[in-house]
Amino acid sequence: MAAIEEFSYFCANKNSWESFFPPFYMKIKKSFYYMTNQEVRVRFAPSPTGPLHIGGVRTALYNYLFARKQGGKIILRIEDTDSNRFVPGAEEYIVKSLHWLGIEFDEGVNVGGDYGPYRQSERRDIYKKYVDQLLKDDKAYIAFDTPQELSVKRDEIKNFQYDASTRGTMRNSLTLSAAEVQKLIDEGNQYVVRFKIEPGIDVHVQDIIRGEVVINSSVLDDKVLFKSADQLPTYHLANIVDDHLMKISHVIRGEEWLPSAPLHVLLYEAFGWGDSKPQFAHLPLLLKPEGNGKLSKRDGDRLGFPVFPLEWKDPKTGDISSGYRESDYLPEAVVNFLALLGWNPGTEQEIMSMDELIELFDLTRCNKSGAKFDYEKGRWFNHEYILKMADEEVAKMYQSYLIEEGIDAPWDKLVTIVGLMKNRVNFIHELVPLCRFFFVAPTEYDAKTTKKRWKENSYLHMSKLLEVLEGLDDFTGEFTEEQVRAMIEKNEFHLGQVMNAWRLTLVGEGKGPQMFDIIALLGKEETLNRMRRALTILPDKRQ
RNA sequence: GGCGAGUUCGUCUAGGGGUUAGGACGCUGGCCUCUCACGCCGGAAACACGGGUUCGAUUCCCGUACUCGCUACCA
Repeated sequence: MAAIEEFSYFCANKNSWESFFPPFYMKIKKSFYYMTNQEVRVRFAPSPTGPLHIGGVRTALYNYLFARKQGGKIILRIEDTDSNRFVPGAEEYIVKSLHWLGIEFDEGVNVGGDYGPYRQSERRDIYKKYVDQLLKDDKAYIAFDTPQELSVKRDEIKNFQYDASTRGTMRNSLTLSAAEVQKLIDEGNQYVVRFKIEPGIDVHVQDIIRGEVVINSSVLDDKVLFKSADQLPTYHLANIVDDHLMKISHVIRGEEWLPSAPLHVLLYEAFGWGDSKPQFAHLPLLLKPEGNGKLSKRDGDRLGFPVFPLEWKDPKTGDISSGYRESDYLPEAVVNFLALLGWNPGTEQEIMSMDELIELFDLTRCNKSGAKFDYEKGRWFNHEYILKMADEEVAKMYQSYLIEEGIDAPWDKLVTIVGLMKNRVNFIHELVPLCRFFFVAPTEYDAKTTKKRWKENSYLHMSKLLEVLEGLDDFTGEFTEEQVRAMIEKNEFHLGQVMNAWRLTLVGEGKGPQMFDIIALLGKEETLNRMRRALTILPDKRQ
């Protein structure tokens, strides 16, 4: 008998078996969390208070990767319960941004679905019903204290908190008679509904990323759940009701929500939904690249990189904030970069397509600590994606920049240029200045390069070279190179000296691809013109 | 102040009771080469601190420090 009790204790006590076979437990623990009878349904639930921050984008991405990996659904829900902070255009911005990044939703404000409406401002009646239920069950109460009164209270009493210890001294339905309450309401006084939190209870939150977090209910205040002024719930109520009604199985959100997770657990229990509450995963925050603190819009402005996916124009001030798209980032690169800020597949693979990310994604491999935003690495990712892209694809984007510059180039030439040059840029627009010499002859010659590469015998070299080239019809074949090399050998010229001086005449500086690639693209006429012109401008240094 | 979370190269991170602590970005030396890039081969660079537990701790525990988050009729 004693043995059986001991055994059942052993089984029930996590710590005992964890210490008994820790490695084994760790392996189990991971898959353990995903075990759920219900369909996987996650949501991304931003507030339309402005452009979607890059940290929010990452939250959306992780939700998306998790949903796809688990064969579940992802829902886009708009949490616009604060009418004061509503910003026109923000919702559209969010939808467009996520679409640009390839994050698509199965249900939501933009695509519909069976659990709508997906905009909280359109769900007033639903919330009202649940607020009333809480009131009826004595799990919540009505409070008349005005924001001004509360603020005075907070000034007077250090660490004032509206909770079990103070609610008896405030103006609410617990201290007022039913008749008085009704009278105040009838007279049109504004009120709020507060959640009646029982003190002294240890609330346990199981977090997929952080393990168990315990908070005592006494440190929680009686949160406002509903405001009579706009007949809307606050985040906490709306969030719990919607997650329940929309059958959300996993809540994946930023770490800033961790402190209120116990409150949410209590709310699920108050509604009697304790057994079907979702699993939580609180993601680490994205931090400033330098110094401390959360990444903000100002950091982007200060350090010169975007913190928003798309360009955003503030409807009030007209201020423009730059976006990744407008800064010439490829969405695949942004996704890849963001995915690795706080998560990694456990291998050394860093370049991953969306499909690979989905395949590899695992919430239990998310980090607990915040990640400083390493903008340089973002540039590198973009570079890698340019390299991965087909030349034709890059050429298309390059072409649109050229058209802006008034350069209309033959398609084949563009593709060839891209093939030659794309390995040296982080952004496609950088090809424009880098490759300008293919279209525009140099009007001046870089002083440093001239000094270094244009020597006493350069004039002679170029003259001889001109002779050879004049005798050739076409610069695209290997024959050209053979002839030039033969001439150099015959005259016992120094190959490097000839080539570098030649490059100066055609490019105007000391950079660029192989000379024979350049002349193949330039063509005979242009090549000879540039050389002849250079000979009239560059100094003849012969003694 | 209270509560919570976090802490491995400058940055993103792997790892985990015994390792030369691995990779990537950035920086840097070299090779390749007609230049510049790319590529390849190298280099510098890290377990916050103090106690425990242990034969042994960067890894486990406790404390301290620091950082972040929350502490609204914002989300």
